[in-house]
Amino acid sequence: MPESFHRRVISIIKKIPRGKVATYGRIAVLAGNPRAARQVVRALHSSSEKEKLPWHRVVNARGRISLKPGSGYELQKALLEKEGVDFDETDRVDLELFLWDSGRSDRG
DNA sequence: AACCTGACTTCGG
DNA sequence: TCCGAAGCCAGGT
Repeated sequence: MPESFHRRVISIIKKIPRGKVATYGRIAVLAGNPRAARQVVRALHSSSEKEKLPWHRVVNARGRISLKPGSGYELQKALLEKEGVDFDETDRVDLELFLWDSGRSDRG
């Protein structure tokens, strides 16, 4: 039997390389449920701290941080910038540049 | 079980 | 691009 969706999400997020980001929807797809973007959020709340997940590398489909200012927004942005992820003048990330291309090797 | 909520996504204007 | 509405699934009350 396959692992639970939740476990899949945890495993996938832990694989996001430094300096890259992934979207909730992307993670949901990789975990096997394209409609479960919201469940990805639950997984984060459930294990972001205990599993030491790179939660800050997860942004929404528009390449923006979904957290609210004062509620983790600035923290996430700061963590990403420290990894080399650049933000737009409107605090957006260029997904064509920083979206985690799962399946692609670092060589090439 | 019903209702509400959530770090979402897609569609139409 | 921004806004509002609908769709989606699961957990807490």
